[in-house]
Amino acid sequence: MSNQETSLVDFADREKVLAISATLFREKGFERTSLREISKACGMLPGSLHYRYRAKDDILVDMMRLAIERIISGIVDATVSVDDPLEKLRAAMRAHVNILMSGNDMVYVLLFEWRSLHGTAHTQIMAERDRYEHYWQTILDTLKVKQYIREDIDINLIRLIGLGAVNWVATWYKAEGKYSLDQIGDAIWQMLTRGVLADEHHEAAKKL
Amino acid sequence: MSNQETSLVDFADREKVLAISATLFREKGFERTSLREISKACGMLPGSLHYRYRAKDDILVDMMRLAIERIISGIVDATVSVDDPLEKLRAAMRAHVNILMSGNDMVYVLLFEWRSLHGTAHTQIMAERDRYEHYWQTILDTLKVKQYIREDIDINLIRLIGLGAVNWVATWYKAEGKYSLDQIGDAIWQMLTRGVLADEHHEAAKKL
DNA sequence: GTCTATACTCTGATAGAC
DNA sequence: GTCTATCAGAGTATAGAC
Repeated sequence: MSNQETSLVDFADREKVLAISATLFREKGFERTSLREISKACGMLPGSLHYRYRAKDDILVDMMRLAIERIISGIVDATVSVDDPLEKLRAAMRAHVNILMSGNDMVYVLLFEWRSLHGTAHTQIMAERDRYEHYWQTILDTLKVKQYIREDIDINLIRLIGLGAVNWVATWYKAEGKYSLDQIGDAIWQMLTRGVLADEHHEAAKKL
Repeated sequence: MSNQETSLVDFADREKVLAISATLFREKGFERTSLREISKACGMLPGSLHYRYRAKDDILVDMMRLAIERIISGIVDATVSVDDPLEKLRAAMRAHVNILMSGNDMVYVLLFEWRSLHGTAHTQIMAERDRYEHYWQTILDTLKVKQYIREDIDINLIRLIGLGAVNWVATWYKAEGKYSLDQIGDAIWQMLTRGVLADEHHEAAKKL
């Protein structure tokens, strides 16, 4: 465990190593994946892997750093050109679900394996995760300011609840299932915004 | 690893051992908790712990069995005497959040440590988790049948999304935070049912 | 930069005296 | 039922030849 103030990692096949490790971490979990497995899957020997990362923890930290970059730029790309605030939120949800579930195991690891981080690495990564959540907050802020959202609603709670619904998708989504990722993103968006009640009960519920 | 068809476990201090183990698993994760730690925390030596559970996995499996019993009976207790279907859903959400976050680490372990299960134990526990989700499904079914829920909504998705929001609370809830567990449960319930849009936008959103 | 070989620690699991 | 003592193996990490 060498939690030195981890500086930037730089070597030729960094992304390849991280991508392969991420797949293993996702399938088996960080603790249940050995360095021998990782190096074997990368086509190198443990010594060579050690040349890149002095400690196993460092792989995880570097992976999470990259994952945060990826998810942030993914969401920004998907939303930056959308003007309507409600559609912007929808685009963000779709993008988040898609990035989490298809193509990028690092993001999954970021969201589900943070308990494996020790010491300073933990606080550092958590701070970067906050940076991501902050972007969501700006989207929701706009909705609030433009009075799309009811006065009595705390948008911090919306963010936490919305991200919960969205992240949990990773525990139940099946590629061969009934719904596409976009459909799932839309469903969460719809529920969050419109709710699920039929009109007459929606009116009645306001009085509760 | 002795994943024999694990039969009922029975010894005097079973619950004490499981409760202590659950706290450790919650704090550090299953893999990062050693049998030596567990036995020490239980005030016994590794040999004595081994007398109760032949393998580490067996502790986890037995814990999850008990956790499922607890969460099911907790939700049933909280909802069985509530007649109004919407209030029943609200009571269930409150109960789930409360059980998950206060007093029962086993339930947390059940929800977040299932990836540590191997082989037949995995499928068995998953089957029992389905039993729990099925109870939610009956609550939602009633809402649908009584036409509280719009025709175009799939209640399977509601269940998955709702449970996601509720379970994810475990990753961000702080006891000293702004909201009580009941308030959080209510907020999720409200969002799921009513949505968060202001009235004029709610009307407009129907056309999307 | 990459490999071989290995050091050292800790793990889960066990055997057997009491 | 509980303890002591120990096993075999896996884990991370390292040293040093090439």
